[in-house]
Amino acid sequence: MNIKIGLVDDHQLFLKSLSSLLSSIPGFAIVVEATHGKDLQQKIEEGSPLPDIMLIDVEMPVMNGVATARWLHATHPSIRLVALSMKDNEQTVIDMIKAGCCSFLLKDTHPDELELALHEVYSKNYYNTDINKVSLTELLLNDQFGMTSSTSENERTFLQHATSDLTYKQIALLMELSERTIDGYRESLFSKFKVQSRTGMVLEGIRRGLVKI
Amino acid sequence: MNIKIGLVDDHQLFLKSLSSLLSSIPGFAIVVEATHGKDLQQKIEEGSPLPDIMLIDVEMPVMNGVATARWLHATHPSIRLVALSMKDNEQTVIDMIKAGCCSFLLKDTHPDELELALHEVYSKNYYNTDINKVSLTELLLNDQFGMTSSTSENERTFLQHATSDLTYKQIALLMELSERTIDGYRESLFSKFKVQSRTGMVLEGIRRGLVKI
DNA sequence: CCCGGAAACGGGAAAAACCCCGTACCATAT
DNA sequence: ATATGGTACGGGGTTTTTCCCGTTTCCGGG
Repeated sequence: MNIKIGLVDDHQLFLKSLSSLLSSIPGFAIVVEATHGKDLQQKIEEGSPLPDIMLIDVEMPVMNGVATARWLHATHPSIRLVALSMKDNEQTVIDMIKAGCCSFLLKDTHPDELELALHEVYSKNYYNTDINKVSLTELLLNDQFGMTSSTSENERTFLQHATSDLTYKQIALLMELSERTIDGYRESLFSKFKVQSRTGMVLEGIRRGLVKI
Repeated sequence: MNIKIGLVDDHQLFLKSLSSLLSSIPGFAIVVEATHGKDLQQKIEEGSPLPDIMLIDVEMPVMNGVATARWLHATHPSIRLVALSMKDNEQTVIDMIKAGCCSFLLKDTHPDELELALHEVYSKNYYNTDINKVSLTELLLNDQFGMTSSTSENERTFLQHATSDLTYKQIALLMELSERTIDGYRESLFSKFKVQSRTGMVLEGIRRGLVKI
């Protein structure tokens, strides 16, 4: 009996390539492919076959990896989720694990390791690479003590505007808010991100995937 | 006779997957794979078979896409070069085209388009997607009027340090230079990037791939 | 040898960013 | 009804950034 695999990745070329690669390995069968979370939702609601393991890209438009993982974990808890990402940013790892993923793999891992990971996940329900094996529990511990501070809608739109060459005054005009209010968002994000400069804030926003550049 | 393809991409999974995908299409044969420019140089100097078309990822460690394309174009001008990238940032497109690439494809293009592109490049020596077809000549024209202003070694290390939460004073201490000198680098990059804030400078540095985050 | 252009450096002023102090409003909980 | 917490806002002060005005040093070309 083949292990049924599902793929979600916005990069068509990667999606189809990985599909081709996995199909060529005996013991695996691709049963569903999607380019983002909403696409996957639709396909599954239309009666697409359910996989044993779903490989989920973290960075996606429309509906990102975290939201997709959360939805899948809630509606189809029997499917094992594996996160796939370019960068191994701490917060992203935490978010995906918390969203229900039992493994986190980088896109530059060797195919052999992916194969191993899929088998482990299928039989043991988890798989950690050497890289984050040590720090993973530590990360989750840190996370308990309020490391995850969610950002508000307003803070995120401010952050998006701040990720530019504009001054705060110009941003205040754009958002039709007082400069003081803007300053409040800035201060709030500074403490949440543990930074003390606009540059640091913007970079952290990029790392957490809260803004697009 | 199969079209011989070479691949350079730092993401092992993507590299192997794409290799698998292309191998499965009749008419194509993968003759060389590498994870970055230096790796490719080594393999070719050790007598690896030369491809007809080389697919080059833009974002890579050790030796990036631009440097790799330039080197290949200089040493093996008969190989057609095709750039592969996640983002279609204007400057990157210009740089890759100037480095000798005859096509620029996004990683989320459909495999069918990749196949078409490879055939076109093989027979006609060029291929443009609909997206950048219109603007490409325009981009190259703009570029002639001094849009490309190269950055110095010192400016790039300063830029890397500026891509952080540090103040200029701290950067001056780090680089063991006067604050005024740092200010000179800043001013120089501001005019080259056409920005008026540190945030804008850092973002442009990221867009041009001059710094890693 | 002198000259021009670049890179490193310096002083100082204006603007922006940063960081305190506070008030007012509004919804919700006790 | 009063308390609490979150959001929008304001005054005003310090630090950092930005942008002027320069000088010195070095280095290759006429």
